[in-house]
Amino acid sequence: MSLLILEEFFPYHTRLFYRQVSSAVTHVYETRYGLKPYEWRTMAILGPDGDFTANEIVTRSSMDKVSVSRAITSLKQRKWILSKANKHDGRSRLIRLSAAGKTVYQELVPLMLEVEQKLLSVYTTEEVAELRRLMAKIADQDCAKFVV
Amino acid sequence: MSLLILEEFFPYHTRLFYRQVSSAVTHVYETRYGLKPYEWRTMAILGPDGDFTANEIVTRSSMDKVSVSRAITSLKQRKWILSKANKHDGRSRLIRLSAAGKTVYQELVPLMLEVEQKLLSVYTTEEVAELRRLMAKIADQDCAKFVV
DNA sequence: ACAAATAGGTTTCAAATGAAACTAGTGTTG
DNA sequence: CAACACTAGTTTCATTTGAAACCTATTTGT
Repeated sequence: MSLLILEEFFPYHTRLFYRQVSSAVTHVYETRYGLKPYEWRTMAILGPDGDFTANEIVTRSSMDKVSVSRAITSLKQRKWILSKANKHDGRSRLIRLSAAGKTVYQELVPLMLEVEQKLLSVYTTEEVAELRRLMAKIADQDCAKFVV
Repeated sequence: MSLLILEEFFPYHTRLFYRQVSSAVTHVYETRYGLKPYEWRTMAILGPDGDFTANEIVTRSSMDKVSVSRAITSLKQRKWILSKANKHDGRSRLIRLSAAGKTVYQELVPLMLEVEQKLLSVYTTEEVAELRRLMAKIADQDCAKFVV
């Protein structure tokens, strides 16, 4: 006769924690610039000087390639990114922020760092370090390890 | 000239951590019983003896009412839950697991607890307590606190 | 050098999601 | 006891999402 109390179930806590963090963050770029999560992350990866292929964005952001492809398409439509041929590989193109995209990036990044600070303000410096360490401990494992 | 390194951004870590936890958990009920997250959570809330309205499930699970409504519909089709009139309120019905639903629950719960244990096995007992405490510290805040 | 296999990106399709509109029962107020 | 506002739950609709199929360029094997 086993019983599972959802309110005590670790994955359930994880979900509530994640939702709080992610909604705080999303709210900023969503309301200010109408950016979707994948678009924001793509811009964040590119940064002011980036010159990356779609594939490099995928690797660095842990997003899937379909989402990155769509983010690139829509950021290109907004003229926030530019792309040029990749002379080393004709299948891909090198992408970077346009001047307009850099302006958005420069306005948005301080706000994103501010919301990060607000989230972390509930912790002491040691707690932040400890929380990061503990999260990494699960995130860095091979997921096969947890298969039941 | 601000710069944001996604790889050091706290919300990004949170997302990787959450994905790992949630994919481990989802994998179990998904592959074994073809349950969707909302269906599993509904069953988890009901438990062997539950007798709840949809609204009570919403409150206890932090899911939204649309998802709960759909989970109830599909669990009813599978005949894993039963519902009866709520004599105190004609708008809602009282829901509980059927005999078949209880069987699934009894098979699934030990597996879910096992995957929870596997996830937590990377930590010491003190680390588990500390991680839960730290996650709750953000999860329990009013989200307005984090608005930028 | 040329077929076959592979890798980078995009498109298609079906499923998941949530906001808002909707239906129906309950409670409140004059 | 109507008229109104409100709550429980469902449906509709538009958006988000990802797996699989797809196209094109590159690499590999012979």
